[in-house]
Amino acid sequence: MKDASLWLRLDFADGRVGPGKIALLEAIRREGSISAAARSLGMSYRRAWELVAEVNETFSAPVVERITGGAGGGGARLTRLGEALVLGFRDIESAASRAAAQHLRRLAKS
Amino acid sequence: MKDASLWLRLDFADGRVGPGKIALLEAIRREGSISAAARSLGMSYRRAWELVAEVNETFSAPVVERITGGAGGGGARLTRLGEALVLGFRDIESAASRAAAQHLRRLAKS
DNA sequence: CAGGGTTATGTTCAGTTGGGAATAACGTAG
DNA sequence: CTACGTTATTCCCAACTGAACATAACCCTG
Repeated sequence: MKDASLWLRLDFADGRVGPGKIALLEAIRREGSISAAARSLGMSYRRAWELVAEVNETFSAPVVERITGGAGGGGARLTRLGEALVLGFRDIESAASRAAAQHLRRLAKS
Repeated sequence: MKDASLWLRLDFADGRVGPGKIALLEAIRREGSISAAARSLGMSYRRAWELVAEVNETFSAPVVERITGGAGGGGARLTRLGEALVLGFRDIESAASRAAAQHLRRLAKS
């Protein structure tokens, strides 16, 4: 048995957020639009749009702000809450991995 | 936004183990057979059997030992590795939750 | 040597999931 | 007022998932 990695998800009352949605949010922040983010991740625009809709409905305030029409056709960007969510998730992820590391190593020796 | 809970899964080279399979292993340990464990969890025997097969193939040694035929028709029980896997997972889970607790509270205030 | 409860598998079916394509709406730049 | 790239949404379809049902195979007990 090789080494194991940790995969985690946050369960809120109205939805769940895991590495997939977080990666999408990061891609949106980086690319400036849902469609560019989807392309960047090799994901269909439809799928990306659905994920954004889900994560937006998970919280009382929107996580991704969308702009329709305009200069480049529009775009999307993270709200303050969206930034906090991404940072918080990555923090939790690394804290959990650090806390689990020794257990994982011990388990990996079995 | 209410409080959030942590959900985690261990990714090994040849398979993944999350709360579902761990709960099944615990039920098998408690009930003494795959079918009784499945009933106890309201799961189909077919499904439980598949999960056991998966988790067994995830490691080089079996996690669940099966006995076909015999007194009560047979049964199943955890191997030493199975016990270690259950204990290890629960340890990792609580360590991760503990490590993430403050981050979760901070995020929950957003 | 038949009974019984379990392991071990196959088959079928409904529901879900995600992809792909198509189309409308949008609004600023030119 | 046209062009453009994006958001927003619908429809159809393939793949996957798990449930439900149906049998073998197994082997100790009585």
